[in-house]
Amino acid sequence: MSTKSKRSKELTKKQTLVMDLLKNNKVPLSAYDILDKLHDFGFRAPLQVYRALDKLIELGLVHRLETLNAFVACQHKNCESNYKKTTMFTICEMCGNVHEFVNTGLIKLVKFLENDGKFKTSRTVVEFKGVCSACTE
Amino acid sequence: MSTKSKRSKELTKKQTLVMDLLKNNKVPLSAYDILDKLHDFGFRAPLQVYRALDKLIELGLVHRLETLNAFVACQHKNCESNYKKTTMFTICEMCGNVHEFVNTGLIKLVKFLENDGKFKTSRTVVEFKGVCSACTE
DNA sequence: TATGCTAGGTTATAATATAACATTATAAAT
DNA sequence: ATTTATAATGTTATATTATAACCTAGCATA
Repeated sequence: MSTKSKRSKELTKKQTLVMDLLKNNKVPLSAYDILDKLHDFGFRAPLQVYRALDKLIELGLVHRLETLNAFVACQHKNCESNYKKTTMFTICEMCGNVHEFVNTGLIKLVKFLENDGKFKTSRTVVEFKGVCSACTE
Repeated sequence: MSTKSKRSKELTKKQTLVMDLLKNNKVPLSAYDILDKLHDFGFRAPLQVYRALDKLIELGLVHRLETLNAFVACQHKNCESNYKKTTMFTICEMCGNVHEFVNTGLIKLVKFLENDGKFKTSRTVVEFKGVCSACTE
């Protein structure tokens, strides 16, 4: 048990480097953006980045934006909760900023589909592309 | 006017080939799947496929599934309507089948964000990954 | 010590998508 | 009929994103 809890709480050096980089960036970064920025910290190959990202995503600390092939730090405390599976994003196509939010309607819809025996959802991908309020003015 | 309506109704040969292929496939096809299958019909380079797909997507006849990097024929009459921008998908990770549907809650959410001045959505991407009822049994 | 598990290193390659530039087809306008 | 504008096509090369395969090291515990 000490092992497990240790593993789930403590990130490795490489994982921490990627996490900190994403936390310090408001806009999403691609895996290759990360590779470039962390080259001097020992990242030499894409796989090193993808492996760190896989772990961070599994922990709910990072989300992948499918429409951008890019990654952002979770904007909640953590998405360790079930929200990990039902979080939503607005993505501004002008400034690149991303806002993460939760919507109860989505959660209900997922539950409805499952209770109805129609579909058992393991992960939702919800991304709204458009223009944010700052860029509209 | 005859031009415009003609252009929006009549597909070119290449566009028709791609459209028919997608209509005859229940599961999504990648651009390179399409390239392979249509090689003998004159498709020699990826760009030829992507150009046909771009047009079909613009017309609302085809949708791109972001989590699969693949394409499916629209399952409505056509998504020429606004649904083109707010359609949703379940994607079975066992059998690969895809189901397209519309949800008024999503449409309301998009309108709410816009009326509230928060975000002007031009396109939504909503994909539920999981297991369909047929594969659960 | 042996075993198993997670992480890390490295090279090569697969899979997806676009840039750039030249040519052709089509329909509308003159 | 000729010009013009637009959309479509052809072709080569290249950019971007992601994974396979194989090997090594650290670390916890049976």
